Amino acid sequence: MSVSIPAAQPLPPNVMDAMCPSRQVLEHVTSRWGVLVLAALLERPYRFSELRRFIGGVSEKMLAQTLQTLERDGFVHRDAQPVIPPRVDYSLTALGREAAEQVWALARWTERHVDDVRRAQEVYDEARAS
Amino acid sequence: MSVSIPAAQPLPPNVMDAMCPSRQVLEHVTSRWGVLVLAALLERPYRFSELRRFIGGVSEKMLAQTLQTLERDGFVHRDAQPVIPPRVDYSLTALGREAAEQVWALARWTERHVDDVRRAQEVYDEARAS
DNA sequence: CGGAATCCGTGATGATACTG
DNA sequence: CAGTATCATCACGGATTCCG
Repeated sequence: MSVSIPAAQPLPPNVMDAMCPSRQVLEHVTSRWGVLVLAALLERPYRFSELRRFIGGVSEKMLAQTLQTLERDGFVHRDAQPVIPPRVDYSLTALGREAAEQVWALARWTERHVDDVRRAQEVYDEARAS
Repeated sequence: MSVSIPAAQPLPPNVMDAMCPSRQVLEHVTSRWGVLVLAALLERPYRFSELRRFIGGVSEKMLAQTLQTLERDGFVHRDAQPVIPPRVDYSLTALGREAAEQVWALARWTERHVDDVRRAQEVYDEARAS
């Protein structure tokens, strides 16, 4: 005799994701590797392995996944040349360039103020070293 | 006889985190709830539960955690009044306001272009529905 | 070279219950 | 009201292997 289990509705983990599609896009461009990919491509087009070396510390899987997401969103153009060995170039679309500039502006802002933040953190931490 | 295993160095999960402190700050302000908290506080100060209702879908734990992180970074000011029942108001610092404006600019950009992205995604998905 | 597929650990996230 | 503590989960990210 099996017990009838109501099976909690899988549904979206939280409501915002469904309500706010721009949230996903925001998470794509501000994702761990998304920021760095966009920043790199803002400079010039890159090949896959070139990008991997440039960014440093990213696994093949995550780089491929990040690039696919950004390509699907229409931010990155993928140019796969049918040669051997394979050669694939990635570059920004017009839309991607706009996004990259926004993200890059935010990234530069944080870089400029990282010292302010560090000091604030020290004050905060010391105040509760009680 | 046990085999001597070199034991892969635990070390930092990836190099960028250690190399680039601004990455952490960037992740704080662009985190799932960080963006929404900063956006809300850009409008006006909020109390805890008020903020929770306004944002919607955020657990107490995550909201508290997000606010603490942002406070530690010097973006958010926490004003706890010693009354009963407790009343705590959150507002932006000068630094936080700058950060919030940057983040909000990025958020607005994605909102404006979310339709472009949606169309790009449809094209992408259809092209490989092979 | 540029991936795709698989397995797997763990840290982030959320639900619940409790506290001052 | 404004949290903290505890526990369960699950998606993110890494390592490895295989393919065209």
